[in-house]
Amino acid sequence: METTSVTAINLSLKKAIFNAFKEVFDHELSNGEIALQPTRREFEGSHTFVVFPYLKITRKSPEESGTLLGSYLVDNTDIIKSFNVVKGFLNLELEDKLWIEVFGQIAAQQNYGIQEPTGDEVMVEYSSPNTNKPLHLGHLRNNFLGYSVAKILEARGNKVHKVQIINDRGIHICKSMVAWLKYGNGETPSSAGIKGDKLVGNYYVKFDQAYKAQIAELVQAGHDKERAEKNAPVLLEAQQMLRKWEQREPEVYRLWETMNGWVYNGFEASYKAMGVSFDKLYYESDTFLLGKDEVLKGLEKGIFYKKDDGSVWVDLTDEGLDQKILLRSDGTSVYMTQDIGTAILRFRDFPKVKSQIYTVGNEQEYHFKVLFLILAKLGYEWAKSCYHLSYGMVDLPSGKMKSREGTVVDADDLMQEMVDTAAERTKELGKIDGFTEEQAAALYDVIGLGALKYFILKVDPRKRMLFNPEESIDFQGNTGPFIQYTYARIASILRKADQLSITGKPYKISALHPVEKGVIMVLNDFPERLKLAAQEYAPYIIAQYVYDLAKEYNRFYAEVSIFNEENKDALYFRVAFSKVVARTINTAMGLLGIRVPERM
RNA sequence: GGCCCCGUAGUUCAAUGGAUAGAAUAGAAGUUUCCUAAACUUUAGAUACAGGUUCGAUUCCUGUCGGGGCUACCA
Repeated sequence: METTSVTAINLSLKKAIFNAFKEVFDHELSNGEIALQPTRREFEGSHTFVVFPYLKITRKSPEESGTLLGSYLVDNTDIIKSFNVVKGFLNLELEDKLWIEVFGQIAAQQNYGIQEPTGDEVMVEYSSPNTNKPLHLGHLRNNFLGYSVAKILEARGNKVHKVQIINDRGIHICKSMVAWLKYGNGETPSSAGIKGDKLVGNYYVKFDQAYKAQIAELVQAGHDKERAEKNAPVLLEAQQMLRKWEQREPEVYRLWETMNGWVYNGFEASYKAMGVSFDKLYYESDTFLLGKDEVLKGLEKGIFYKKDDGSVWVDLTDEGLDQKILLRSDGTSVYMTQDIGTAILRFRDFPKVKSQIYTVGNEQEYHFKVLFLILAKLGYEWAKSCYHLSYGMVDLPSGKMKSREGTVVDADDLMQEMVDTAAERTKELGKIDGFTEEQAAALYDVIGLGALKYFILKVDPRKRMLFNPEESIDFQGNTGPFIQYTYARIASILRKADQLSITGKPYKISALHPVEKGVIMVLNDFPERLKLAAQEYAPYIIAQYVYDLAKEYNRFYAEVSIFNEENKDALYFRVAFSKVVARTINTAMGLLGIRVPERM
């Protein structure tokens, strides 16, 4: 159940301000005209009302207007203890009993901030790699982002279908197949002792090398470069293999299945390490024919048109875009054709899905704009609700990752490196006394991946971000391990409290410590931030929240000492308080796909 | 050429049109008889440039300069 306490307070405050305007200035404000914001730390109070926009109504100075409103609120409501006015900012301080009530409500909720199912269904697509190369740093951003967005939407009460489209057909896999037949000598992942995706990726590179060498030869023999690029023998072989594949020639088809199988096994291991999962997989080889049918139907209806050479196009110049090809002159399908088929198939599979979210890099913004327009032209109502969750590239200090220059950061290697670093740091700090080997290994995993996930998710997805592999990711400051550490610290307090048989009873507090209030104000913000994050499909809003909470709590921890404190009320309160913070950190980190350890 | 995104402390990131632009990290100075020092406290440091809109602009508009992306019968 979603908490209503914070919303309830906001509502009654707004209502009180509405009444104040009516009584003091004889003016009825319209709905939505009253906006409250959190008071900045350096001022007294928790809620701030900005009076500048209303000066035309009050016809008094900002200070005078604020003071009149503040006095009315204190005198005529029982929720506001005091107020202060700084320039045009009216800061309101709530009654302590309100905070205590809010705290009690939060404490009573198992999953603070998480909403009951609404019955809505959404689909989130992420990952969707090509099957010719292993996963790299960019895919990590994609997977972490997609998985987290799915969790956030789930927390908002949606039933979420996590899916991906696997680009299993096309010229790229044929290239790897050609190279494997030429140079492979029957090598398999187990015989070579490497992951299947890595093995297939190696042959893709070998193909490229052979291709380049042949082009160079042809150019030296006097051909012009363009023709050499089109007529290099290995390329022709790959193209022939694609045709054979489309005709389902058994030998080619079997090799295709085998090599794709290797890749899938490799990917599966990577996904497991990442901690992400999917509910349903779509394969391009299953959807491209449906896409082709739909394009031909659209052609019949006159939505698309055919050029003299037989290729099929859509004209989007009226929408301010270009013309876009949908079927090649030889009748084969392109990327767009497949995506049309996939989208339609998905809505057939899940008719209750309201909206489909595509987690794909921002270099494909144009592609998705076109895709959604085409789907709308084909008459699909749901096209309007499709959303491209676009994210920026991950740059290296040297610039963009380029496979040609060998600057690609491999996903598996990076994750392993993070776990190794976590192990090193933990051992240095001497924190694993009493751990079994398995427990220690599990802890390194949680910390290393937590650091990596948080590092990536704390950045606004729309922006490109920089990753410097040289400086290994920090474990201090605004990082995943800092938040995990806070959780482990709380868990330690609760163990101690358990020993001393101290249970949490939050209602005995008559006045709140300023630091405690700071933590409660952050706690209170959770439902609002979660709502915002769901709207913007932005995990970084949750990341900011949970960091704020951990930071406030650590300050609290440093300032307040309790276990040698005589005051039993404070003791009870501290324990109850810690439980609530722990629960919230757990929930928020879960939304980011990050686990929290009981000890570290 | 056309379209789109981005320029914030040395560095990596924040800031529904609101107060003195926040954090972290790197730098300087401190804090362990105590429930976890992977912590806490103090300190110095930034909105690319020029206009405009208004009570108020990092945010909205225009232009300049810088960085990136898209604009394939590739996927």
